[in-house]
Amino acid sequence: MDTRQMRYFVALAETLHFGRAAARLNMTQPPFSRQIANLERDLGVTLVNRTSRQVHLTAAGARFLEDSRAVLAQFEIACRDARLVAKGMTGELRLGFMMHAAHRIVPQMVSRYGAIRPDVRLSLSETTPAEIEQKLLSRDLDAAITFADPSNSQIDSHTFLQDRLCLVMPPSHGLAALRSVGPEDLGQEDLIAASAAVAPTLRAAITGYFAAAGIVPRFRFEPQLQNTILRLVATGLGVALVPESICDGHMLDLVARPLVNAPTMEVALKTLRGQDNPAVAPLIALVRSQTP
Amino acid sequence: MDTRQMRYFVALAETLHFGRAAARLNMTQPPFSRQIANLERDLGVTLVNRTSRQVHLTAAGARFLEDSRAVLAQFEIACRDARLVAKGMTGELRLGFMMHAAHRIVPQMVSRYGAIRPDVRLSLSETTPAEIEQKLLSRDLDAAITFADPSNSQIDSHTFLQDRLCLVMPPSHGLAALRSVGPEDLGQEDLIAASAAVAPTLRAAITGYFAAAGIVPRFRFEPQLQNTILRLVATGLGVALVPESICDGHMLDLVARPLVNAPTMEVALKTLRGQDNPAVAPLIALVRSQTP
DNA sequence: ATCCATTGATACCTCAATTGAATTAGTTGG
DNA sequence: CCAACTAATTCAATTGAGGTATCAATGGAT
Repeated sequence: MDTRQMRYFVALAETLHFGRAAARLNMTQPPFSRQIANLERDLGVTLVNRTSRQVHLTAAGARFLEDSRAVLAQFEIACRDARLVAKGMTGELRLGFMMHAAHRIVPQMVSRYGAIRPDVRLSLSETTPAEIEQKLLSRDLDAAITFADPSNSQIDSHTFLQDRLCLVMPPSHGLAALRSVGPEDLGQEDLIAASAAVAPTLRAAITGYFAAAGIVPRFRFEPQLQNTILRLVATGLGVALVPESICDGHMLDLVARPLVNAPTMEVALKTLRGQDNPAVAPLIALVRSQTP
Repeated sequence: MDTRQMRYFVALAETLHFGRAAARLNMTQPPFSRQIANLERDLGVTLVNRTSRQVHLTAAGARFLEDSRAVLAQFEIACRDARLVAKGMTGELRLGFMMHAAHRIVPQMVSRYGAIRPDVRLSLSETTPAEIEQKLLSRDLDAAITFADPSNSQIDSHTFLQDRLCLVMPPSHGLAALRSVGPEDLGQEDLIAASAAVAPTLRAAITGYFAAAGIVPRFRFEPQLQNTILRLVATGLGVALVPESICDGHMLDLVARPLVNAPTMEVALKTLRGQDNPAVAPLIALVRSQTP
């Protein structure tokens, strides 16, 4: 039993005439009659009552006609959607990103991507840099925004932003009076930063910055999420070195100051090499076009 | 392209292994591989990426899997429902009836039928006796309740009620004082009755009742619907001879009186001979069981 | 009542599509 | 480099879908 027999039956129900229904399907009447008979046999149900003069649907036939039309329509939709997804015109793109990107990078990217692929649903998932690689490899993500650290050779990386680190602190903090800050100003400060396990590249950049100046930094708290860091700083529990891109917009209870010889973090869009979601290509093209 | 290939594809997507998917379908791997290839060719879309080591779905494949499951489920539902309708356990029964039956007969019948066939939707349509026969013949109705007048030989009739005529009038009417009323009491009254075109049998019974007593009745208004007749009587525009079954319940502004030698109307359930809606049989059994 | 036209069913044939068995080709891991 | 595993390919056999010719039943016309 198959959709072909459903198509035959719909033709018969619409013409109520075996000969004309067969003609509409570009076939002759005998095999057409046999297919209808097979359908009825498989269902175990009489769908049409036929005399040699007239054909009419039984109650079961009328119901089956409605249902068949629905099934056939859904069948067509399934085929059409598969083609659209293959062309990347619809479907889903699972984009992961570290929290640093949530402030400015992701909103901007989502807005631009939505303009060129309005029918692709963007599934956004915040995650830590450490998790991103494994989720790309396990195909749980189609693409991800993270720091451009060297990664698995199976992963393509497209750097598109140089993000300088800056210092954030509460407005009342003594260092807020300075125009810019160097590592030597921070030797006595409580620092708040994500642990190396969560954001290895960022952590390495921070420790490297201090090490170059011969300063031993004092790390006080190690939250996982960037947002928590900002909240702790605002509460006066310490200061933090964060990428400039998150200092955008209204940070009412925080001030940022540039660092002398500020280390820069490269931000990249990463994808699994050989990934086959056609919705990804335009996203790569997008970041390529804005590469510094 | 057919549901068979969809079934194959779903098996492949669930096992991600050509050999095991084929085995699950009780077939060997080569023809199975070819069917998947055919499906992809017909769709023009790559659904799975295969290396000799692993198989995984493309984005289009993932979408097509979801859609295919939906299509196949709906397909099964269509088949199941056709079988259920054929057994009369579900579906629709289009029951027509004259307005006289709306007061007591139809509510009672609907309630009893609903108890034995809860999943059959009853489509109820009020109509005039004159229309009922043609709607049965044109298969616009599965069954109908009307007077048991002789009808087309294609129509089966099951009489199940003897409905005596009685007189209705406003409470203030002079005849309301009588225990029972004869034709001779009504010679000077304004009568309200449906025309012969609308309800021939009832009209014939009324005129016959007067003719037998040598009285020439005075028909004043001829509405189509029974309800209108009662409303006109209540307003004091005349009196009417109506079947007893409509005098049930609360007729606040009307009184009914028996007629001497009251004519009786036979009420019947009619169906088209050879009609094939299995939901009808239990309805016929129902009225059979309450035949006087 | 008889004949004829119409319509769906049946018998038989042909051919294409599907299947299965055997084999090949390409990867991966040791 | 070999062994294993897996999907693709080849080819013969079978299934089944469609076509032609024909039959049987029904309803209308004469």
